[in-house]
Amino acid sequence: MQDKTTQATRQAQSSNQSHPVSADLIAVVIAVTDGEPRVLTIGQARALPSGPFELGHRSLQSGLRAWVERQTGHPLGYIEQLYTFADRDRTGDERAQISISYLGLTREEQVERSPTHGWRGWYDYFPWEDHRVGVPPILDDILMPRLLAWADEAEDPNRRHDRRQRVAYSFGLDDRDWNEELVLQRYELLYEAALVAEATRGRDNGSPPSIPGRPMVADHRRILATGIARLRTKIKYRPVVFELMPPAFTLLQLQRTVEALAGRLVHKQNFRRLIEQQDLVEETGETMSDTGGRPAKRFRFRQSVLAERAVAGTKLPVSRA
Amino acid sequence: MQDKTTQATRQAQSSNQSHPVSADLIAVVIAVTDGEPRVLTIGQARALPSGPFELGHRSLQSGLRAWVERQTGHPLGYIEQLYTFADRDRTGDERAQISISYLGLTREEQVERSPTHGWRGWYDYFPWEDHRVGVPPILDDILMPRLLAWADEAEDPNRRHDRRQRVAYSFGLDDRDWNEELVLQRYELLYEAALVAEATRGRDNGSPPSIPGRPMVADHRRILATGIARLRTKIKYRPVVFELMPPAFTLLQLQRTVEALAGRLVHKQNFRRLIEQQDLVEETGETMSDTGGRPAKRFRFRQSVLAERAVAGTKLPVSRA
DNA sequence: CATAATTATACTCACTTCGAGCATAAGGAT
DNA sequence: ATCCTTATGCTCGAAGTGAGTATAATTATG
Repeated sequence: MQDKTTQATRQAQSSNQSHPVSADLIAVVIAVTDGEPRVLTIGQARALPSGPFELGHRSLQSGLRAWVERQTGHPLGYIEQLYTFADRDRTGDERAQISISYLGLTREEQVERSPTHGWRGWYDYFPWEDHRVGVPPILDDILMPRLLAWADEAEDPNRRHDRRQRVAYSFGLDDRDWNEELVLQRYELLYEAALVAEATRGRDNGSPPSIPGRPMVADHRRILATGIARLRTKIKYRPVVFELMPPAFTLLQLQRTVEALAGRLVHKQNFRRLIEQQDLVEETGETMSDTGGRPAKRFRFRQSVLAERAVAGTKLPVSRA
Repeated sequence: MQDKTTQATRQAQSSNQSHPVSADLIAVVIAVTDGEPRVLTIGQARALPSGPFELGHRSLQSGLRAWVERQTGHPLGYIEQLYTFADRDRTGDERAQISISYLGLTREEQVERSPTHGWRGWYDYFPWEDHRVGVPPILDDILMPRLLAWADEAEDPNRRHDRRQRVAYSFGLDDRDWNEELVLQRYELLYEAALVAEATRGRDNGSPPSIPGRPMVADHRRILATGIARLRTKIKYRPVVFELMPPAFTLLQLQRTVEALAGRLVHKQNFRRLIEQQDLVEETGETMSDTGGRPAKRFRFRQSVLAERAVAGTKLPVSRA
């Protein structure tokens, strides 16, 4: 018995006997420019920056930074881990593939252009996610009818009910509100219903009816959906928006950034109240008078809040209008 | 240029050229028995169940389930990913080591005993985290003085201030409230201050002054801290507590479970109000009359809530008393 | 130069949420 | 019968939050 426990302990500590796998690092890097959230891409905007984790890398994070810099020239600031998953159905070799994805946030100014990589508005990939100017027509005209048809396709009545319920929940049907955080759930439903190009790839279904939303390589669009969902959730309880802002900004610029991310509008006065009463920002003293109208005070993020307390984010005072 | 993009795309799709790594799966499996949160351990309660990810595993999750079942005989129910990290300073071979950790929740009844594995109260590992019967004496008597001493040790005054601030924030000094979610931050501070056994392991500092909290192998205690933190956060916005409950329970039993996890007491009447107004449970019709007092109605979790809507969890109506 | 248009900013109001506490109900123990 | 203990119902006040009104300070326009 003593043998057994020590063996278990050793096994828990290191596992050199295990089969080798290869590990890929994948980055979802976000910036907001001109009121549009954008994602850093390579390969004709069809892939996320990524590369294998190598022995030379000091850590997963530094490996990721290295790859993104090598492929796009972009240094990364804030990054956080998204999700790790294993793929078996990749290439035929006898090695499992593990992918570790990260979310990175960077500032507007650092955006630049290039032929090999570039920034792409994330609503190009998820046109049904932008509700800032109302419900996108794509939803009512194309997606909802097809989703409901797909739900009704199921033989089993329980299954049919389950599908309808999931569609209703994810897309805010009936009396339910649209929940901007359910980006991944929506993408997966569309995938399941074969309403995104990635779902029919490899099968010979002929070309499926033209489907909105730019597809990506492998499961990169799913990873992007995961990143967007995480960001939309996180801005509500952590002050991460500021990673995307220039050093000084007006409250409206901040609001527009939040709206771009959330894909919905917020109530202006309440938004200001929220930001101010949480002491997230301080005035720089300057004002901005660009867009015609009363000049706005400029603010900067109070870096000290990060250390001071359990900071909340931007609670998104939603506007139903 | 066309070459460059295709190359980048190919690279993003698969990376067979990458150095092989080995991947370990590590499980933090939690149950609550007799009002105590417990974690499933192996190796004399010094290690978490874990094992290498192998080719035979259909997915990371199924690999994890297989290992936990093999090492402890325990089937897993609910599991979710915690974090992935890379270790270089393990054994000397030229292969990087990646660890993927998971949080698993299981029911009380499935708990059993064995010599090779077992359930251990998680406060054995983190005695400073249990505030149900007031602030643990260990904190005021031992940890806080040492932490503050450690903060003052720093040469650089900025560094000193930073350390003090982190201690104050993580441990709720001054006017700040104790935040039960900061389990990981607290453990890491204690580690940094060399107040946990793991921090001095391998160095020949002689034996450090006796330190509260049972240590674990490698970084398993840190992983456990991550799991506890995740769970304490998650019960507030998702109805995951029910994964830990028997099929039928009284509201007090539910409350005790939440309290066990959170490490703090909640206001009874408000707790009931919260659970009931969210329609999380429904009466079974039976009552329980065991602990002396008016018999309590028994409830069961309404499984349908999971599908119905964006369910909130247990908002923890804290009691300051 | 007066007026309109536009954005900034201050305040009010109704309603909900939430921490606390009081009060009553329904069992068992003595 | 009385007390102790837990269950359960209800109220109150403070704080938070969605919405809307009102005023201020600019630029654009006629």
